[in-house]
Amino acid sequence: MNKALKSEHEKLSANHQKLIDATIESIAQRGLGDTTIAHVSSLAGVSQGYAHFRFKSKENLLISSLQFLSNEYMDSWNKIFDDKKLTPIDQLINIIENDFHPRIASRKKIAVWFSFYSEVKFIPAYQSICQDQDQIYFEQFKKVLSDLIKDYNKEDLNADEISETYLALVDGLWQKILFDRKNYSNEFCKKLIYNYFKNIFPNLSFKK
Amino acid sequence: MNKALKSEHEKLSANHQKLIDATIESIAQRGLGDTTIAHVSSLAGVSQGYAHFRFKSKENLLISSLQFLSNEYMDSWNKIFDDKKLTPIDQLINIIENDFHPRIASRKKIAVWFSFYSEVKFIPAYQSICQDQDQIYFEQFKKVLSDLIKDYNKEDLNADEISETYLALVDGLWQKILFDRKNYSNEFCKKLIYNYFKNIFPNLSFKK
Amino acid sequence: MNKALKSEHEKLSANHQKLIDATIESIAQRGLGDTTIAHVSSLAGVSQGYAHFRFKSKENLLISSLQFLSNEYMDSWNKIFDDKKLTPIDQLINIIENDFHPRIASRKKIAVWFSFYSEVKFIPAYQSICQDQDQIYFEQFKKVLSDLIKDYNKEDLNADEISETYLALVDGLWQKILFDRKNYSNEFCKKLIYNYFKNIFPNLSFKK
Amino acid sequence: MNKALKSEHEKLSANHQKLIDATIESIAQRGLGDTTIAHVSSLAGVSQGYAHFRFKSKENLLISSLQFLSNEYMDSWNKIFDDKKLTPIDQLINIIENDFHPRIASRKKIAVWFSFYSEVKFIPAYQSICQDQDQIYFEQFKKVLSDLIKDYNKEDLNADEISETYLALVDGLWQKILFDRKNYSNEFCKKLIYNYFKNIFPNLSFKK
DNA sequence: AATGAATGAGCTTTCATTCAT
DNA sequence: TATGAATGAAAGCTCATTCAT
Repeated sequence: MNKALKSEHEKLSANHQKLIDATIESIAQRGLGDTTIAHVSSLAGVSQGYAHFRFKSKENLLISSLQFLSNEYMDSWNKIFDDKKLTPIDQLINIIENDFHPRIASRKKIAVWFSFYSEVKFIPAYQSICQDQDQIYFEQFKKVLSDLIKDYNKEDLNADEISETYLALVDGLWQKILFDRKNYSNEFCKKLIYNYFKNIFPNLSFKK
Repeated sequence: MNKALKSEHEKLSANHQKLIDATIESIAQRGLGDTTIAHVSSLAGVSQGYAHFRFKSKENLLISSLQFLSNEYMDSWNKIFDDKKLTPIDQLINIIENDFHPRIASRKKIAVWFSFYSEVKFIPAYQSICQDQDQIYFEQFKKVLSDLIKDYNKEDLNADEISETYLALVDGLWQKILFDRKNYSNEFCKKLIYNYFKNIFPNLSFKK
Repeated sequence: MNKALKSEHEKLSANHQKLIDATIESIAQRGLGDTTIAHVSSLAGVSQGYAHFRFKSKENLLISSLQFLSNEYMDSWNKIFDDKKLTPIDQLINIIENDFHPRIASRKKIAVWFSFYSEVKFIPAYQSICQDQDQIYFEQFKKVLSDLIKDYNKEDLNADEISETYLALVDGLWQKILFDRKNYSNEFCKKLIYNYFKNIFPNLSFKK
Repeated sequence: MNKALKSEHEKLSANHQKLIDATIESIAQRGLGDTTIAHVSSLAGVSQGYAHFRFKSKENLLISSLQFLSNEYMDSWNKIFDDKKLTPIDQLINIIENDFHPRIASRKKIAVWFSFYSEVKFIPAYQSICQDQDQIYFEQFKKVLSDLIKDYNKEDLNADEISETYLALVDGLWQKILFDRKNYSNEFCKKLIYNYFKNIFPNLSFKK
């Protein structure tokens, strides 16, 4: 790829990304119901026609925004397992830290996730984008937990159920962050999660 | 009130409730964004003009529907505390049973709750219905938990944090029910919740 | 139907018909390409939204206009055969007179017919509306012609082929009327048609 | 013109013709209304920008395409009169054979002609291409017919009216081909035309 | 009390056209 | 010569709302 082509491509990607960022921004600012192509385009600094030209339809722009968040999350998740030498306990800590990292669990981004949860018509789109990934996260989380259970001789614990509980808890806490109730800082969420695991593994230290 | 007037009033109320039921049905079927007065009226079997005449505006119909759901939940919640002789442990059990009772935690109603949740930040009326109530539930739940902690001499437990965790967990599990992932029957959800509390109160029996 | 309801219905039909008339008018005035809902609504004196409310889509409004013309033609055609005592020659004359009657073969209405001929996407719609009718016209015309052939002992003539020729000729002449070339008055068209039949039935008098 | 320039010019012409062919293809496939520069360019295998660069405007591309069809027909027509020794009867036969030759009277090209026909009234450029040519064909056809009438001593026949009838009949039959009604093969059309002339000139042989 | 025809503001979408490269 | 990203005007369409009945 020569320089001119590369710069061309970067410009292309830039506007594509600008529109996705603007969509996320708009959903967070005014909700899905009042998010219009006109507003998104204006936020992105491109013409309304261009947004359509680029994404074919409003629905596709929304779905692309979900896809972006999904990819972003997947990347951050995979990074955790890049380091093969991590102990199960450190893996667990890294997962929790990642799930409530401001880049992942910002109100802006959570707003988009919940927009997809809130409109039944998006459920098929959500499933086609996230279902397989969600299954992978579940399996990998269960693996971490199983290792931890083995390491600490707590074989009476059910890795499956604890994993389900953790994943549900993350979603529930994200929702509290979105609603912006008192105390629901990301730090507070992590504290609740750590407390949950401290109860399960009383002898474990979750010091980072 | 004479008989004629009463029957008149009942008819009035009947149409009122028909429209609210139809609104909930519509939101569950097609989402908030695609819920139109035309569709709701048609589901309710009344004219579009009448829906307006009765609720003044679409927003007011939506608010009334949310209020209805909120009242329904509140009624079921309050019933738990009607019996003054219940022990804290039975109160906790009743809360959990109620939160995952099919009448409360049906996919239809969960879909509607999530629809409103996602707009809560932008519509003050939703905020006062959802969040103010949430605060009340939080306080009452914390009271139950505090009693439990005291009864079982577990004063090192933090009622505040456990309450937050419980409420987050309920929302997280409701979402799993909505998205219909494997295993997420209401019974399975309750099992996860009970496991959570068994870990916190190891000596406690959660037999109903 | 009481008076109020009837007047209501007439008003309804009136606007429906106004829009169809306006569509025909617009196609004749500016062609299919420049016929917009905005212009049609304005011609009809109703709002743009109403045109959509009434006809669901632009395409459906266009198709409804074709349907109207098709019905109108069918009615005029059927009237010819109401009188059971007509001789074949009078039936033939009546068919020709009808096909070039100003109410049927006006440039305004021909413009609509040709709009449907001109857009391949309308061919399915045309066929579903007109195909069966066209077959009926063909059969009935052939019957008239067969009677005529029998009456005048011209059994060597092929009723089938003459009927096809007649129907093609009508369409071809309608097109000439539409293009408004010199001499193509409806009277001139009829003269050409009569000449065609005089050649086939030299001893026949086509005096009305 | 040197070799390089010539090849350059051929490439230029090639793209020019590709776009015209694609335009005709597109109109036949989806109609004039749904023919877009984007689709035409894509069919032609060139960029959208290039189509504009080459034809300045969409209207000009359409006009050029109509002009191409018109020239093609004119060329085929003129070839008939190249041979100065043809008898009038052979000229007539050649005209008929040409008008229903598959290269001229294919459904694809008929569809395109009808698309332009329907807009002829509104676009002066179409008018000058279609209607002015039509006048020439009419005059030349009348000349052939007049010669035929003279040769066969049928001076009571009206060359003018027969010519008009023939031209109308061709258009009417083309339309039947377009709509693909039963029996309307090009051969069947020719048979109907020949029958028409056999009736007018009973002693004539139309053997090719 | 209840209807439903009619409105119009505002949305999504389309597409010929432009222009920097 | 040829590209394709980007524009913006104008189209089709939706829908809460109004209002005469």
